[in-house]
Amino acid sequence: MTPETIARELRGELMAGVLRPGTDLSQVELAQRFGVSRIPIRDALRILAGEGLVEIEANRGARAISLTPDEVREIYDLRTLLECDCLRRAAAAMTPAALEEIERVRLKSDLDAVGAEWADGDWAFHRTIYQFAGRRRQLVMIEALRRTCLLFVSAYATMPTKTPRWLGEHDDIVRHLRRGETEQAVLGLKGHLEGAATHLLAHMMAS
Amino acid sequence: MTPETIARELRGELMAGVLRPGTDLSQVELAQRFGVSRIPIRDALRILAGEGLVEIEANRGARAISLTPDEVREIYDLRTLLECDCLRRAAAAMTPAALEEIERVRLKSDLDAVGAEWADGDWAFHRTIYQFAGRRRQLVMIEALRRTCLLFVSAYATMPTKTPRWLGEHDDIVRHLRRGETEQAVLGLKGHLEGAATHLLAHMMAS
DNA sequence: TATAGGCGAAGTGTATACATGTATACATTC
DNA sequence: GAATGTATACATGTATACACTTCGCCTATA
Repeated sequence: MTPETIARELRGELMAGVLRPGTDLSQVELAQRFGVSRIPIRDALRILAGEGLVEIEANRGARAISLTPDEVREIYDLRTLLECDCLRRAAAAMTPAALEEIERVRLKSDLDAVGAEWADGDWAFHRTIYQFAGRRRQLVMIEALRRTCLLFVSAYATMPTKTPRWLGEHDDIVRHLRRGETEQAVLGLKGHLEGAATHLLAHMMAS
Repeated sequence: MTPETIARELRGELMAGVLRPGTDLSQVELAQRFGVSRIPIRDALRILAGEGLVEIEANRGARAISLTPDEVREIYDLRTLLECDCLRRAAAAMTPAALEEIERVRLKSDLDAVGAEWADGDWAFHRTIYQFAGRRRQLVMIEALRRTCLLFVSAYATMPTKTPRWLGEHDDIVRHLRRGETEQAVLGLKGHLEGAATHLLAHMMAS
């Protein structure tokens, strides 16, 4: 039960919607639950705070973050900016072998698409493409932004019905990449992200 | 002596080049120096790790980060991406009052330009512009990237000679903003950042 | 009745003590 | 002589105990 293990566990619960946005994360409570003292819990909470999933206020404890619609809008704009740039760089470094791997991951994520693991497959697909850009920090930043959004996607909506359409959009991106139509692929990604943002914002407004 | 205070102090030393990249940050040593136990030191190190200024390895302690030229290149590309977007959004929201404030900060930063506070004035100018974009998270991300770079700017070079030229570039950006020539201003900023990247990379190679 | 002030409980923050892991130097073996 | 095993010193990780802050609740007073 290291702080990293605890952080991973809590991260999973935050992203699965078990711990809803705004929830107070009591040190004593978590310490009892994980069977450790409060010190490793504090470390775990600091790790999550560094990732932006948790807010720590001195003498007042930690709580799961809560976002306003404006912040969600900003995060999706940032993702669009960073992910489209990453896609362009990846497209410039594309090889037949790379395209093959991307297509393999796409098919696999297609199988994962049913059920709660939907988001994992989706991200596996995008990450596989982005990796070929060779931008480690950029990928870390994208991943952090994505996690923050996912917190709310999971909490507010499970998006089961949208799956088929999304997978079609994945297919479009791969097809454009294969043909070397970089800007077409970027447009596809932009629409993909915009659709997610619209969907999430609508759910936030409704609840 | 709260963890936040300690983190701020260490951040300052990291950015001033007192603590060189790669330096080991011993918990006991820092605890003695700040006159506290190791617990708040650990918290401070976690905060800095969250900001990307420090790397923590389990059971092996913390050290000031060290960047490769490739990483510096990536960071400047990210800054260009995020800052140019921020500038465009700010330009779209520009008002006479905003322009006046920007010009006031520019003149003030002109005075600060001599000496070690050069970087503070430079950032004050850019931040003043970016604020009008109303993008809090984006600004935080830019600030984090900028800090990471500054770590190496301070450590490897003090950039005293470049000051006059840089201030001229600031003036150019303001002038284009005033005339509503957004893309010209963006080009100015791009050149500004590219100049800094080139300068820093050259110094890294030389040392 | 409304409000200001002050207990008191609950939770976080920190210091001390102890447990655990890592590195260095030396001894041992092939 | 090189490589591996081992012991010791040192740094980090964690638990317990105590100090401090915060916030709710109660009481006294206008």
